[in-house]
Amino acid sequence: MLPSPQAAKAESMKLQLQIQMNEALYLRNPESSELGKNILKHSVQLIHKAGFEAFTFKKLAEDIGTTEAGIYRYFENKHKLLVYLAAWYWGWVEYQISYQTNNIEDPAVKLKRVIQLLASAVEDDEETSYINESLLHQIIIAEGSKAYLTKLVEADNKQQFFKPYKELCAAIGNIILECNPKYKYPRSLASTIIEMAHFQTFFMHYLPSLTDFGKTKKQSEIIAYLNDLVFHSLKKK
Amino acid sequence: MLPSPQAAKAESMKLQLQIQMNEALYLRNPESSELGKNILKHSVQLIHKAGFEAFTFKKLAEDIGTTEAGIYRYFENKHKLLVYLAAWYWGWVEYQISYQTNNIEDPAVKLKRVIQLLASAVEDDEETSYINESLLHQIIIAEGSKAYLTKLVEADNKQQFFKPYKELCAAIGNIILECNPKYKYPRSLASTIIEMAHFQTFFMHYLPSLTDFGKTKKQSEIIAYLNDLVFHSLKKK
DNA sequence: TATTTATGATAGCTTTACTATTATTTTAAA
DNA sequence: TTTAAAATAATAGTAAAGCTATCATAAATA
Repeated sequence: MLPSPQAAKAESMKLQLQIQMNEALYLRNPESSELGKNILKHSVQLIHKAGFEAFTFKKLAEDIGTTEAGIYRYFENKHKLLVYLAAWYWGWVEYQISYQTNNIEDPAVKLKRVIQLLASAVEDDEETSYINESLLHQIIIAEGSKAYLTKLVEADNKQQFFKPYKELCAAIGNIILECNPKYKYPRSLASTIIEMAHFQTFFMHYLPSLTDFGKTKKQSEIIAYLNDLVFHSLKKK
Repeated sequence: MLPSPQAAKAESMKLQLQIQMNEALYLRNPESSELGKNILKHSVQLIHKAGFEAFTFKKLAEDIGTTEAGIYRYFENKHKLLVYLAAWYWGWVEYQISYQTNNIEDPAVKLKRVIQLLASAVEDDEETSYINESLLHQIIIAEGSKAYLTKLVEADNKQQFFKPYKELCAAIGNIILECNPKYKYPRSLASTIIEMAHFQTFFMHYLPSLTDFGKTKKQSEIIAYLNDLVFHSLKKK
């Protein structure tokens, strides 16, 4: 049995991905009922559409066709819901990485794959789950840092809410060390890759003069930049 | 006459730094009155203490000893105030950089100075202004990205609210090009340095396992990491 | 069939985010 | 110095956000 992200079979032979979630993130497990799944599904859509600041449980309830109080039975507040979605995302990304780099021997090729995964627009896995991964990816780019950039970081961190992010970071850090065991900053480089894959994407779209990709607006350029950055650092003398 | 950040003499021979602010950021210029200056001063303190989410104009008014309506005469809402503070900060940083790298010939030394400035805890300039630069620096680390991570980015960007950030980024990009005129990603590397100087600091304090500095928690290590990252990228073959 | 459990419907309360009105004070022009 | 203009304080009020509580009903389970 694998820890955290694990794949399990669902009815009708569909491969259903199950991300193991921290129970302290919710009041009632949203994956355990239709309403819960609807909360996840519609919150992704609504946050994507309205932005996290304008997103409210009332609007979400209207979208779903339930009541505000109904949502509150699942999540304490919208911050917890965002942290839940972020944790789900990090878990999902780590699964994608371990899955997609499974057979790759060369750690440098592995790391390139990781960079590509992080900086690429995700296609929705359609049948995989009630969560639209493509929208979620975009949400995390624009709203993800708000999950930890609060006065609650320390408390949330004590409750392990950011464990999936840390595990992802550790996993990437290990690939980095495989590339160059003497490299001194594997974790920081990993978090830099992750954050910059997202921020450079955001900047390219909305504040292009903070990047060098404003003209073409191609994600392939962000990937090229990150590869350049990372492999110059890891090059052995 | 220099554009944007300029130094001007104040009464009693004190050197008073004047950051040129975008007029669309405020309703009434906060630098033009005592109340306005108090709004800036106390908002920095209150955001630092309570965090941006819990920060309200009502609490700010109580702190200052004025009324909520009084604050609204200066700023449309707390988002605009945050953008104002961020713009002030970027302007101030650009001034610091141009001032502190003024006599340096070697662009590599210049760039090192820039990295040091961005990743260092700022000491408050005390007499310089009603804004506590040290607190503001900490605010920007924790809240700064919220200035642009909103559904308003495009509108705000059209109104040039992020010009100081862009100018800073361009200035650092130019130093990068002085180091290596063939480097392909000067802007993106500049925004990476800026963001990572802040994020790695935040992570080191609150989510240390996302970094390699958790044990010592020394900013000098962040500086060393960023130097390593940047100069490996800029090294000429 | 009885009973637990989840949901829906409704109400209500506090805080946030904001606007408007009038009185009063300060500043600056005549 | 008077007078008018501008800024501030005091107060009130509204709509929405953020949350809790209650009770009836429907669905799942024992």
